[in-house]
Amino acid sequence: MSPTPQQRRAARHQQAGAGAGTPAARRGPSGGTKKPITVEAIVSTAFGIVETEGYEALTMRRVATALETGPSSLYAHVVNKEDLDELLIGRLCAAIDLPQPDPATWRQQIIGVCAQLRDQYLRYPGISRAAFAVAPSNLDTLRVGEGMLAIMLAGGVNPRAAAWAIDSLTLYVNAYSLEVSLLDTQPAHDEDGWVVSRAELLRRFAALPGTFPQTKRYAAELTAGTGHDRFAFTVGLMIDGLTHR
Amino acid sequence: MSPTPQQRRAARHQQAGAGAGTPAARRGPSGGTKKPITVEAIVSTAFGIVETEGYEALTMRRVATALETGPSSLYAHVVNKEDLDELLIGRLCAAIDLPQPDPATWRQQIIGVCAQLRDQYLRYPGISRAAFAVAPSNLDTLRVGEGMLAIMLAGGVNPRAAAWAIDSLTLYVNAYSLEVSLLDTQPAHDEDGWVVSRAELLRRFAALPGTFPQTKRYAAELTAGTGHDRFAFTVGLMIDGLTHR
DNA sequence: CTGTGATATAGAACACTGTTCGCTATACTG
DNA sequence: CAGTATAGCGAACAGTGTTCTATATCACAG
Repeated sequence: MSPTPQQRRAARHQQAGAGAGTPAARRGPSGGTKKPITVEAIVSTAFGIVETEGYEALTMRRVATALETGPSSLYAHVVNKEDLDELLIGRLCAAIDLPQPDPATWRQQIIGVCAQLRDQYLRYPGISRAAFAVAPSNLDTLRVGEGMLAIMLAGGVNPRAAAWAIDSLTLYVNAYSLEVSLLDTQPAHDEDGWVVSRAELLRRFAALPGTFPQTKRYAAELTAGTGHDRFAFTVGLMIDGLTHR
Repeated sequence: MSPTPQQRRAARHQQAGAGAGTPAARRGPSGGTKKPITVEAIVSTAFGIVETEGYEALTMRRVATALETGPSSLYAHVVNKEDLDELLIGRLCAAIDLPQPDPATWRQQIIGVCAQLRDQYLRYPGISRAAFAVAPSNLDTLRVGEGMLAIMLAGGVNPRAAAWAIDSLTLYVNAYSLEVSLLDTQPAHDEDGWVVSRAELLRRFAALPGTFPQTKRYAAELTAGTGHDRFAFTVGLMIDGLTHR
């Protein structure tokens, strides 16, 4: 008997759902003419959709039609959409490379892991929104946490501070990725729509009333954010604060 | 002629939409028997719904029925749901008290503003999700940014560092509030559902395989998060890192 | 070789969501 | 009093996640 989606999901949270057994490999009404629907196939096509059309476009129906089937067919392999989200985040975290802890370069190692997470998130725009809902007992996300914890402990950081800083860092990486995704998904519909470009934002800051003196004066600094400078700044900020205590 | 919702929204982004004119105060088919629907009424009832049932429950229909009308009636005062979200975040930010910058206590002042934001967000569970989507040209959110910028500049922080740090702080406050809301909205459905209590989380960490040595060893530190300790820790971390450079 | 039961696959439907179209009944203007 | 602008609102559209029920195929027992 192949595991039900519920059991599979439980295993992802260490709840060791009963017997696994053989995959069984039965075929449905379509016979062997079509590829069978598997969890892997669902996750793969889901990633494809998010990569090309963004997380907003990821619906059960969209995945189903991409697999040339109906929405209900997915529910034999996936508990619900939340489960699919968790699978995506899990596979994304599984792709993170965790270096062997090195006390000499632990700061760079942490930054490297954060940058990996960021790049993975940005590769699939908007997917970090799903990361907020993933429970902390998920094995894949826990693996990344374990890796970062090991690096920080090797660096001599106090355990409690390390634990909390990891939490903060992942939270910030999620939020940063989400914001960036939201901004460059909407392609600057200037005409009567918002978001706009940096130049337009500068113009608006300049046009602010007198109650915004600092914002007007330092508009250049406020809007300066080429590339991932802000990201590196903040991560560095937290790590530096971590060492000075 | 009273301003259309589009003009009202434009004004919120300084685009100074044409003539304001008198409110007009016309009455519809229901005559004077019922309170007229206003933007204020919509926002108020929306806040009430979010406060008692969470952001997930905030739908146009829910607001409409609370106002004893149909969904379409709202669209005369609000552009769309995104607009309503922005109104909510705007009013929330407008309630933030910004202290007169004091170079002696600027750190505490920043922490105070962040705590205010956090408490407002947590008072309306899940509403911080809407904050991610609000454009940076919104006047109400800009006001908070201006206040924090003034405080940091008074504290002698480098303008560019201050601008970026404010960005990071607000992003973190949003993310933290969202996570906390998500966690305690779902009231620990232990039986075959996730989330669970701290005790259960500790048990699961203890039951982890040997590939998670640090997580198992420091399970106590990882799960220790009474109250807003983690919040204060992270905000302090960033501010400290800000001063040591 | 035939019958039976398990099971992966679908189709249709339900209860929702945000949003728009077109009508009605009102209140102000000339 | 006539005319018109307009706030309100019912119904409908195109979506969403999810579930119920039926079907078509397979592996296996006899």
